[in-house]
Amino acid sequence: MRRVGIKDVARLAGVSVGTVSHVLNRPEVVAATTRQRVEQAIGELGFVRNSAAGTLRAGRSKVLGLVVMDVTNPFYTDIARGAEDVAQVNGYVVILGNSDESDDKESNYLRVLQEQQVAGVLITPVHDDSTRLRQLRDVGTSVVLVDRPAQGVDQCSVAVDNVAGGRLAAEHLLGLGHDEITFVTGPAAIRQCADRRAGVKAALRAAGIPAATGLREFVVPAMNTASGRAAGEKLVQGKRRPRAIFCANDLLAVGVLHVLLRAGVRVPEDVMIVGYDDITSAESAAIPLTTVRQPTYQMGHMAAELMIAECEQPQHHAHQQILFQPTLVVRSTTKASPPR
Amino acid sequence: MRRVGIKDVARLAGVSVGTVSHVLNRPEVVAATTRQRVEQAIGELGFVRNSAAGTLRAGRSKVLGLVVMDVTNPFYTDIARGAEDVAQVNGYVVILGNSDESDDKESNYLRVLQEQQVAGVLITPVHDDSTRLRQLRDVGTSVVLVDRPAQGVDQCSVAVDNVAGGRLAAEHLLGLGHDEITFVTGPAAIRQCADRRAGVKAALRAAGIPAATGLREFVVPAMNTASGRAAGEKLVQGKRRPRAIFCANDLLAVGVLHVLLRAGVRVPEDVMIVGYDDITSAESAAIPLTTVRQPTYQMGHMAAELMIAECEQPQHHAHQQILFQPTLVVRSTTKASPPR
DNA sequence: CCGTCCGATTGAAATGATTCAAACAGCGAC
DNA sequence: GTCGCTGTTTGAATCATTTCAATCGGACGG
Repeated sequence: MRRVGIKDVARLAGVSVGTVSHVLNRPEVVAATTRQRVEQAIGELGFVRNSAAGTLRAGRSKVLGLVVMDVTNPFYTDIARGAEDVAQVNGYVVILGNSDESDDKESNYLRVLQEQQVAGVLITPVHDDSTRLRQLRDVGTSVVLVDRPAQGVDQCSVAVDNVAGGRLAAEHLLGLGHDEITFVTGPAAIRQCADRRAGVKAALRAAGIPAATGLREFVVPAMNTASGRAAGEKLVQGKRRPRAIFCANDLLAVGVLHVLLRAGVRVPEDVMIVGYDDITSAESAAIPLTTVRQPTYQMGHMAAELMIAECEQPQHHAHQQILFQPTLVVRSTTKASPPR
Repeated sequence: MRRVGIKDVARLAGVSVGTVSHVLNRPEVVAATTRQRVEQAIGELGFVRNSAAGTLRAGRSKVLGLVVMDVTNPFYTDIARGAEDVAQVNGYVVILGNSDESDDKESNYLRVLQEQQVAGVLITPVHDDSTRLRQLRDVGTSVVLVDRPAQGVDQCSVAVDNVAGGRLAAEHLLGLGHDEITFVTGPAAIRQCADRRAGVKAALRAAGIPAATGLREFVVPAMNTASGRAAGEKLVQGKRRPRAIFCANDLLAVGVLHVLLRAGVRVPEDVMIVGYDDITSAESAAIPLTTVRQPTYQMGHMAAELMIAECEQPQHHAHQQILFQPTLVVRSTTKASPPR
């Protein structure tokens, strides 16, 4: 029942604790025969190292913190998975935290992670400048921003170009002959919404259409299916029915789509719809949804890679601000569906 | 830049390190005035405790390990979220690991978690008896099985009754007048599939229908939408078209549904379909899917609660084997959809 | 044969919070 | 004035590993 420690291994193998430690950490410096003897002893006793002691001495653990808004959101789930995969092959382990868009929860997590002596933190911060986050970097913990472009050049970040994404969606609709786009979006305070909107305006400008006539906006309080339904009701009842709708995310789009179909509107013949995110249900929606896909897994992957590079090679590490490009996935809400 | 430790706080507050530690861990034993002085010093120096030291001394950290097959699967995502929420309010933190159904990855994770001196491990084991898992319990780490009923009474487990779930689905279809059910399922080696199948047979038996005529089975290699499509193709082409289909999970059901609709089959008028899991896209599928819902978040929640109870009150903790009951969610694939 | 050098091994210091027995201060009772 | 009690505070031992300077043993060159 008693924990077997490095000392027990040393005794059994007839060497000093220092040697056992060497076998564990720099096997190349210990003679092959002793190494074997030690490894045998480790196996016999079922020894597993106590990383707490190592962490205490080194001042940092092989743990990464990942703080996202909510893992339940597939966007973050994929990021988490990407980060975890990279961590795993590099011998790191990931502590996952949900901030639920609360500064308090976020701050609390950052404190706990600092207590844990994590090597680094991957985070989608709730707000751009967090005291706790700065403090964390001050004590030498690396931080990589996820889904947020870094302000300065003093840290790494991995984000997706939301302006380009909005532009992609708008250009697609404009290219199909529309000259007015109805943008169903969340509050402008949400950066993603604002950026995607900016993309739409850019596309309109490029097409020579003034925003005043080309952009109709419909702001909903939350970015979920229920809000989408509500928006759909209003749009159906409105006197001037839209022909081209771009929703700031797929959940909104699915909600809108349902209401329109139920009201007898034909999609895409009467109304075209473009979503954003390419969540799994986008493909299996009532009418497969045209949407903008973001390289989510890639983001988590890249973020963790940058982090680990920074941790392991701090001297020759240049901070990078990665900006991924989204892609348009054309399905049946913007073109005739295949004959049934 | 240098780490501020408990010593620095003690010096600034003019007390001993022991007192500072007391302020942190048992504030009630230290006089109010000294406590304030110490708290002030902590604030001024921005001190955060180094939990590695505590872990080293205590032999366990306030960290839980959570090992699931794949967080990307919404089933596990919800479990993770449930567990995380409970951990968070109890001052614990969760290390998340994906085993990808690989014994090696699982075993590797368990070793790393043991190295981290985790207080406990929540796990959906790939196989029922893992050496590493037993070893973990041998060294005194509590283990709670998730989505697996414990074999003995020597550990906690939280699972859902898959037999009941299968039965629920089958009874629903039988109650709608069918006397033959086509069960689209993964390999029988997957316990969930086998259990759900057993539920179907139980329902048939209860209805007095021999399994030989009442149960048609269709085994697919993987439990995803693509497999569902493949199954759908076969079913459509088959000479005797099924009238009632029960799919072992929603992804299969969505795949089958798409193919049927594309082939001009009317759902639910010609064919009824029941899925399993109630994934988010079930509701927004081409035709909202009737399915069996599992209390996933609840499972994670309960698992973490059991774990923490066991960790904090090991003396009066009785191991529990929780079996949650699934519920049937009736939507439009088994009854006439509302008029459009 | 002695000195030197090199690779292998050792032993002990260091890491930072916790905890517990012991010291201490203050106060009331006798 | 002393004893004892209570409520605070202290200081040192403890946890397991890492790391580095020191040591050891052997080989090789002079």
